[in-house]
Parts: sequence; C-alpha cells; structure tokens
Amino acid sequence: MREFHPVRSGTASIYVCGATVQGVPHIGHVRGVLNYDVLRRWLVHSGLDVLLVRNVTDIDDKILTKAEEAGRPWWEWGATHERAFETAYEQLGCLAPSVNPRATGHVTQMVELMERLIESGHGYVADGDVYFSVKSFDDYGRLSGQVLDDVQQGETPTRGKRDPRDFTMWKSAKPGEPSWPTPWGEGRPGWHLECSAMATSYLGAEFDIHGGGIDLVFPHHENERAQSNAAGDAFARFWLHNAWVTMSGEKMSKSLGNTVSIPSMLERYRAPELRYYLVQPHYRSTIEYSDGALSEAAQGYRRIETFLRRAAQSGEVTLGTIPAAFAAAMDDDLATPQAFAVVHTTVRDGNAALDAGDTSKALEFAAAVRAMTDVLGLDPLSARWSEAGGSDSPTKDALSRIVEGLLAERQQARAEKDFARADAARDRLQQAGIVVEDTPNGPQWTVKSD
RNA sequence: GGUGGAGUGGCCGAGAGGCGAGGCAACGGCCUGCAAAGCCGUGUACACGGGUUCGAAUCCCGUCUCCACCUCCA
Repeated sequence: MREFHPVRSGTASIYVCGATVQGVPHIGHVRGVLNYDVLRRWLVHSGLDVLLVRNVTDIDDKILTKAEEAGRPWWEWGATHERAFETAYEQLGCLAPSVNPRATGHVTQMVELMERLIESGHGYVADGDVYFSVKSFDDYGRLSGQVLDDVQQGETPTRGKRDPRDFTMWKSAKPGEPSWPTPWGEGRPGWHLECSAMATSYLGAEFDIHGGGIDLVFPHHENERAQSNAAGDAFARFWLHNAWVTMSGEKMSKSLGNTVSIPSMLERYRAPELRYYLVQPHYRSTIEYSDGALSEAAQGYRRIETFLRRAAQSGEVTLGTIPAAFAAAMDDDLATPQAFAVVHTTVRDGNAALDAGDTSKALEFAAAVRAMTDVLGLDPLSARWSEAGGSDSPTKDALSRIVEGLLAERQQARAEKDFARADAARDRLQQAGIVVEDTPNGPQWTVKSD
C-alpha cells in the first residue's frame, strides 16, 4: 500500500479487466465492477478527472467452443453476452466506463507490441505462434510473488516453446477459427496480450491503476506486466485485486454450478439493495453468499432510505458535504465497511434530530447521508434509485388513487375510534404488499419489495 | 511442492497492544389507539496451546481448520 499520486496531475487513469463474454453474469462478476465503480466515484469526488477503461474479451477458446456447441456464430455469442454484462452493470448503477474496448478491435496495437518484443528479444515466433520468453525478463514473478522455478508446470504440450513456462501471446490460426493477419501469419490474440495492448493504447505507456479479480494476479497480470515492461512501457503503477463471492465456502463459478445470476437476484431484491450487499464489505475480503446476509443488507439500505424519506418531508434534502471520518475511511484503501459505519451513525443522528424536532439539523445530517451514499452509488433520493421516478405512469397513478381512498376510509375509522375497521383496512393493504406507517404528517405508504 | 489470504459475539462485518466500528436479530424502555418507523438502554466476542507485557483479539512461537492462485475464470 502506497499513497496515491496520479501520473498526470488532476487525472486518474484506470484499466479494469472486464468480462470474457462467454456466458451470463453472476453476482461475483458484478462485484469487481462495482468496486471499481465506487473507486471511480470516490476519485471523482476527490477532484480527479477519471478515465476508466474496462475491456471486453470477445475472442477466446471458451467463446469459440460454446458458440459452436450452441450452433451460433462466435461473434453473435460474444455480443449477446456482452449485452447481458452491460445490462447487469447498468442495472446496479455502475457508471459507464470512458470506453469499453473489445479485443478484436485492437489487433493492430497487439501486432505493434509483439513487434517491439520480438525486436528486443523478449518474444519469438514458432510455427506461427508468438511466445514471450519468461527468462528474458528478470523481474518476472514480482507482482504475484511467484518464484519461476517453483511454478507448477502445465500439462499442455509445449509445442514450439523454448521454455515450458513461456506464455503464448498470439495463437496461429486453426481451420474454421476466426483469424487476423500478422507478419507471422494468420492467427488470433492470446488473452494476456490484448490487455497490455488495450491499456496502453488508451491510457498511455504509464497509467495509474490496474484492477481485476484476485485470480488474475497470476498468470494474467504477471504476464501483462512482463510484456509491457519488457517492451519499455512503465505500465500500471498500482494494482488492485478484488476478492470473490463464494457459496458454501467455494468460489462461485459456472463449472461448480453454484452461481447466482443477476436477473434472478433482482426478482427478489431491488437493485440498490443488492448493490449495498456487494459494496459494503471490503473489496479484498471474500463475501460468503447467504440469503440471510443479503436480506440484512437490504434492511440496512432501507434504514437509510427511510431516514432520507422522512427527512425529505421536512424540507429539501440537498447533496451536502462528506464527513471527514467517511473521507478518511475511503482514502484508506477504500475501507467501505467503516464508511458505511459513518453513514449509519449519521442516519442515527439525523433520526434523533427529527425526533427532537430540530429540522435544520436533521436536514444537514440528511444532506451528508446523501453525499456519502452518492459516492457509494446508493443515494436513495437519486433519480436512479428514487421510486418517485416513474410515479406518473398510469398504473402507478391508478394504484395511488385506490390506496389513498382506502387510507382515507381508515383515517375516518380511526377518527371514530373504530380501530377494528381501521386495522382491517391496513391488513388488506398489507396483504397486497403495501405497508402503511403513521407519521406526524399523516399515513405514508410504500410498496414492499419482498 | 510454491505463492497469497482467512478463522471475531445469535448472524453479517470492521479493527489491530489499554477506551466494545457499524448493521441485522433478541430483550427492556420511550413514542403510538395498536402497529410500523424512530430514539434510549442491555450483550463482554476475537480458532486452539504456550509465551512476551502492568495489560493481548491485536506482538512472538507452535498447532488446527478453511479458501484461493500456480490451467480458463471477476
């Protein structure tokens, strides 16, 4: 951990390894993207102009085999799942990246990088494949802490490799597979090469932060770093790796069949509740998925939401200033758990101020809560999450009239002290999923989501 | 075999030598026609065994258990 100073003052450049678009996104995939979204929002709030590049690996062995199994063109398979990922990110309130480059669109840059590596003796060609010579780069292994001699050897035949530990930058074309022309023949990109090429082509030879999942440390990021540094590019100054979402103690993955897809989650929870669940733990700690923990997170979000709605009845809740404790937490390696603690103590203070009738103080606390949750992408009053957003739809309008009618009857019954009738009205609404709460400003109702 | 990480109260989840982060749940109180929401109060937890220290969840030694990476993976 080191103090963050950007390469170019006033700007932060971030490259994140995005999805290999071979299947539907699960909550583990989204977790990482959410973390970098929070990081980006925080850096923007800190006054930096953030450039965020999130790549799409749209050519890869798995995409080819899965597309073939499904009898679909490989490019359609990739595009379909790319859309699924983008939709999931958007639904959870991730800001769009500055650019989301696809590997297939950057072959020119990859060829250029390989040429530099071959010229300098770090790369070599064998039977149309292009390899990186691991031994030619002294610093190999430093990022991941791996010692070259102790690395377990793969079982794949080494073909033209000079050393079995050398990795493939470019794969020669096989019959029926898509390919692109290079000086060494037709072929397609290797996974490590594409990220090196895309990162530097958008962010320059040296940039600030490179992110991705913890599994990418070795070999992916180690290899990216080797390629770029060996080619003379300073590359990333900071590496961030987010941990997993696990299920029954095991990492969530398609091969284990323990994934939870985003669409199925959103049937049970609202998007900001799921976002709260994934963003609250520290990004470097594993989230052991459980229904109980998720519903607790949803409760936590609702507590904030309820407070802000309550406050909004007393006046306008603006985006206020961020408390120092929150900023200190976020500045400390993105310590979101402590940041959430600050949010909650502010909520408590705000509720207490409301109870005490101190409106101006309450609105001040509420404004601080909005500012903090805004940075976390969780502001309940934002246009993104506020349910008032679609209130003028005919359906909502009709619902609202019926509910208001029933509530008026209930108020009448209450005034007559006919509490049985009043409670019956409330029960009827409750059965329809509508929760009624009495406040000093009269009864309030909300549609409950679960 | 090598590398990295984890084990905290009923649950989730921080912290990192003395002062119990925060949330959820529970219990008691206030408020309420009753609820709900909210507020106040209650919990004495840090895998195990030793040690260092006036004092250890936090440092040291040892042990156990779990996870991840070294093959595609967020």
